[in-house]
Amino acid sequence: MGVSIGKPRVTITDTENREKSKETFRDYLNREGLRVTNQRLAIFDAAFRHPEHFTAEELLDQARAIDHSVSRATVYRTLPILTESGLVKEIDIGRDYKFYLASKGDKTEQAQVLCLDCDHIFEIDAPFMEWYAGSVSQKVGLEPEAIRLQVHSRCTRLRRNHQCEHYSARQG
Amino acid sequence: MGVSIGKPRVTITDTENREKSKETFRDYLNREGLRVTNQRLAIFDAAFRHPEHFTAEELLDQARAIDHSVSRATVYRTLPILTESGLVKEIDIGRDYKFYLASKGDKTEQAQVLCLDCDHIFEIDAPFMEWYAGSVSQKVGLEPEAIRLQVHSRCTRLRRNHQCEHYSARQG
DNA sequence: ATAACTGCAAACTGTTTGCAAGCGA
DNA sequence: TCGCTTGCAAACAGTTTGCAGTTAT
Repeated sequence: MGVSIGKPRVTITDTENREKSKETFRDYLNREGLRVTNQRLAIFDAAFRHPEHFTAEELLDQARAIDHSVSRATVYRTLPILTESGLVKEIDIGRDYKFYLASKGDKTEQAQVLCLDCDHIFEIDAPFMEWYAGSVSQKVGLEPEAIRLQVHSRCTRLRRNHQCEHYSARQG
Repeated sequence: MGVSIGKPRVTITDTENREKSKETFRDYLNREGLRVTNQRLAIFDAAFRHPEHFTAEELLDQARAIDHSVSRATVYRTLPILTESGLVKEIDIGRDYKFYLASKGDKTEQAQVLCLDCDHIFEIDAPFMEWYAGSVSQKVGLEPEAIRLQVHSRCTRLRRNHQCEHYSARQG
């Protein structure tokens, strides 16, 4: 897999993934009778160049850097297409805005660990979650369809050293 | 425990719980130098008379039935007091409004199973969750502080019979 | 050609806040 | 009395939507 937890590597597989995903995107648009527009492609590219989680507003900025004509409305109208095609994952961590993440072709369910100190979101493979959700659902006679496990945490390193790589990154 | 999963019973313990909790509320207000007002008490009562999850708007309605003078602003200003005192649990399931639930003195962590068909929220004891969150957090060197496990599910009964008790209840 | 798509700005929704009046300690 | 609390209405933030013009197919 192109990405390990400790040190996200930008390898050739990220570019490959982007190209393959763009093809998927085109196919999806055609299949749904939707048009392939410059704006949609710019938004797609912006999303897949983001190595981490991004907000709608950040996506707008990046997309505009690619195609100046992209508007906020189009970003908001395109995001559902991207999520429904499975290319982008929508992540709601209980803030008043949502986060998004370009899919890296993850097979397993993932949990989010949210650092309350540096605001970083870690995506963690959590294969066990699926089984657990099933067993918990069964208790009330339901069939699981989507799972969401989020752990809000504190960064011990940051508290001790008043610094950690993600915190520093955010502050610029 | 006063409540089991399959059939929530309204027993004497619910009333007892409310009275005990109201004392806790008064104590909390005093300790924090906050005033015991009619509006705050009405909002407290409204919350603890709700047997299930409720929204801020529903709480406002119920509180107004007790004290007509309660305003929306006061409800929104009182909810943080109730959650910070631990008497009411705030639940964010990714809708554009939050849910709240009067605490029944639950000790263990609870997961939510959300029925996408009838909109019902089941609270399920999930003692295992805590351990799991810890192990997942540790992977990235963080210390868990709060956990959130939500399973979005489909009601098999409803799909088969086009009916289930919670769905019927919602439709009135 | 024509229906899908776009940008703009206004609308929307749940929640928060500034202010002057009210009221608990 | 004092200042915490209140109701009101306006503000707020992220997102959605109506519309008239644009563009992919």
